[in-house]
Amino acid sequence: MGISLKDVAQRAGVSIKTVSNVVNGYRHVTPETRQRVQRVIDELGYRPNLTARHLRKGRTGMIALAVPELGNPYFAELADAVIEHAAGLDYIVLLDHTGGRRDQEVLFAQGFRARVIDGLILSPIELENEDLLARGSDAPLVLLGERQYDAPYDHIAIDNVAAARTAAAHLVEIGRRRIAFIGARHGRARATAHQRLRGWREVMSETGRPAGEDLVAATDGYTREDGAQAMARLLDSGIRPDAVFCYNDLIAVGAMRTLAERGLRVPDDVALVGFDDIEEGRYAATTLTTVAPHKRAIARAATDALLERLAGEGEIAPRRIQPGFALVTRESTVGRP
Amino acid sequence: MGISLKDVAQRAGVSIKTVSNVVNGYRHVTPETRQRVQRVIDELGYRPNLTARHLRKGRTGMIALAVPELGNPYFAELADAVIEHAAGLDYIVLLDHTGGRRDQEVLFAQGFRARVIDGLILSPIELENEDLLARGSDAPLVLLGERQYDAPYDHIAIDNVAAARTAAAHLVEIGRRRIAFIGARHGRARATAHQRLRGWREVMSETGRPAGEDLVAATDGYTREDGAQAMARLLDSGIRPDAVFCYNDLIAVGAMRTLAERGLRVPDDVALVGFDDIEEGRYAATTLTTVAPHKRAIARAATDALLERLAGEGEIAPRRIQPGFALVTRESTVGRP
DNA sequence: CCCGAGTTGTATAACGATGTAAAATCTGCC
DNA sequence: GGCAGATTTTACATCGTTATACAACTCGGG
Repeated sequence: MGISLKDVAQRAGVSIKTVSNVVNGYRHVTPETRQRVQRVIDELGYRPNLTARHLRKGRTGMIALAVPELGNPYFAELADAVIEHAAGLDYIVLLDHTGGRRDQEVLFAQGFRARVIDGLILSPIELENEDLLARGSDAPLVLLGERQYDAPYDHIAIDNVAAARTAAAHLVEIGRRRIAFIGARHGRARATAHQRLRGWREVMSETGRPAGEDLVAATDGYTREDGAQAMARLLDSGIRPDAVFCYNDLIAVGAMRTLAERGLRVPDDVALVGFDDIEEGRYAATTLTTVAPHKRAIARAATDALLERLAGEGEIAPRRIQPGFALVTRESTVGRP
Repeated sequence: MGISLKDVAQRAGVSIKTVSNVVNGYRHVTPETRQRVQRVIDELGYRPNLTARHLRKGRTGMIALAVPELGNPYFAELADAVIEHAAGLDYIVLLDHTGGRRDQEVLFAQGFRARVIDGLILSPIELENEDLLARGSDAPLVLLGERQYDAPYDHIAIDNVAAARTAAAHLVEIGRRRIAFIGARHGRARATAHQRLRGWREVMSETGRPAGEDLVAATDGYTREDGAQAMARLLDSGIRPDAVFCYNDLIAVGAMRTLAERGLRVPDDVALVGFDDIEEGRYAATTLTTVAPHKRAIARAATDALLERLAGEGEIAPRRIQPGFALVTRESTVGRP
């Protein structure tokens, strides 16, 4: 098939290893030898066979990034950032999606593709702590996102309670009183949404706002459709919130759509805050106020943490890294200037 | 590191090759031998080392999909579909983005990662015909998307002229007279946008609508931002179209945003048609009429064409495959029911 | 002129799998 | 029992690379 070290070696009249040395920039090679070999390399257009290199080295130079959905712009944008950053460090990123289903997440954590990748960045939704503890694979794993686990793995996530508090506080600040929450998750104490819900609850109670269960809408997933349906249910049940804090921007977009259908104005009748700062929110007919996690910082932290573990011989204690976030106020809360 | 055939062979008291035979389902193995080996495999949790297998076989079992931007939902959704379909055929998909820059596209076409992947599905934007003809790599290549080339590669694309005609005809049908086009591309006869522009021109002239250059807005890229700016330029130049056909949904979303800012109503003042049928358009405050290419069919056709070439010994003549499309009418042209 | 230290280059053995060809074993039948 | 013919199993080479260990060469100093 391709041109191998052997071909180059033969043509240049040196041993295979010498060519390898030139390719790898090994020090002890005479300038003339190096030049001669290099010329042949260029002539033949030699390119190292990564498969063979990886077999020999026991590393593949690939890491996987498994997110719930690529269709969710937040993850697409995050993936972009990870790919970019990893490429700069000579790592290839294999992108995968779990559909947010536990069985898929377990599969990845267990080491699906273990022999193809050196390590994994996983953004779980349904994964349980026990799944992590029962992990068979010993490939480095970095967890991404809001869920909390008691397992010895690096974990990158912004402070979700604080972020949710910021969002809720903003709604209080602009004078809203009946503030709903969309995107809760039934019966999962560790679930992603839990912390954002907690931040909301704290602010509600601190500022004397109602925080009853009737103001909390659970969803199956985190899509626009889920948001639209939840908003509709909320309104149908007779609750008339004057603001909604949504688990993420997609849900907020869905909620906004339902409000438009019902003839309710944003923010005049109902103010909206989302989470993620996806580009879509910046171009909605009513632009979306949102909590913006520092995606680039998250991507960098996750990649660096993983590669550090790949490189590091000694054991490193599992770390918890909290990148920053910022509240971006737009029309869905403060109206058009 | 891991468990190899050798370990299993030793433990089971057979040769390495026999274990390999069991793993690969080779026929001539005694049921008892097979069972004994299988038990040891399960016991030790053996999993084949794909890197080694690939080295030996000369194939990696991976294909790459290179799209302009993962942040563009159309490509994210398409990628989802390709990954899904390829997984069913035991192929792993490596996702990449070119940024729509010619140098990047050339890099991929030339065989960047050639030794890592068996074949490539490329969705080019700026790539020129000469780049393809000068291609060094001999790895199978399938082209995706609207650009047309005279090069011997499979090409998957819907009939863009026909699709554009459908969209334009729809705007005519609802009685619009000054129909603008946003998303043209300066000075590139082969450019992606060219065919959609042509379809628009044809319908305009056939129905006696103006089709002057003042109604055509060029953009640098295909983002929401590009759409917003182009719409603003159009309005600022004194043109007051009563409809706009946008190169894609993202541009349409941007245009819609500008219209909202200027206090113009959709579709009453200006009707809008996009292209791609991204989910975002279904949840905009005013839902977006759009041309919906059959993404799943495209993904399947591209993957199948590539894998067929990978499997096929004999030469196959380059094919041009045209998946279907459909016009989806929503509020941005027909208003709310 | 020889010796040790340092530099440069090579032969060979892995990495973990599969393909080939030959060896070992099992049939059935005379 | 022995032999042809089929079946089952094995030993060994191989894919393209890097690591190891050693051979060859250079150089300065005694």
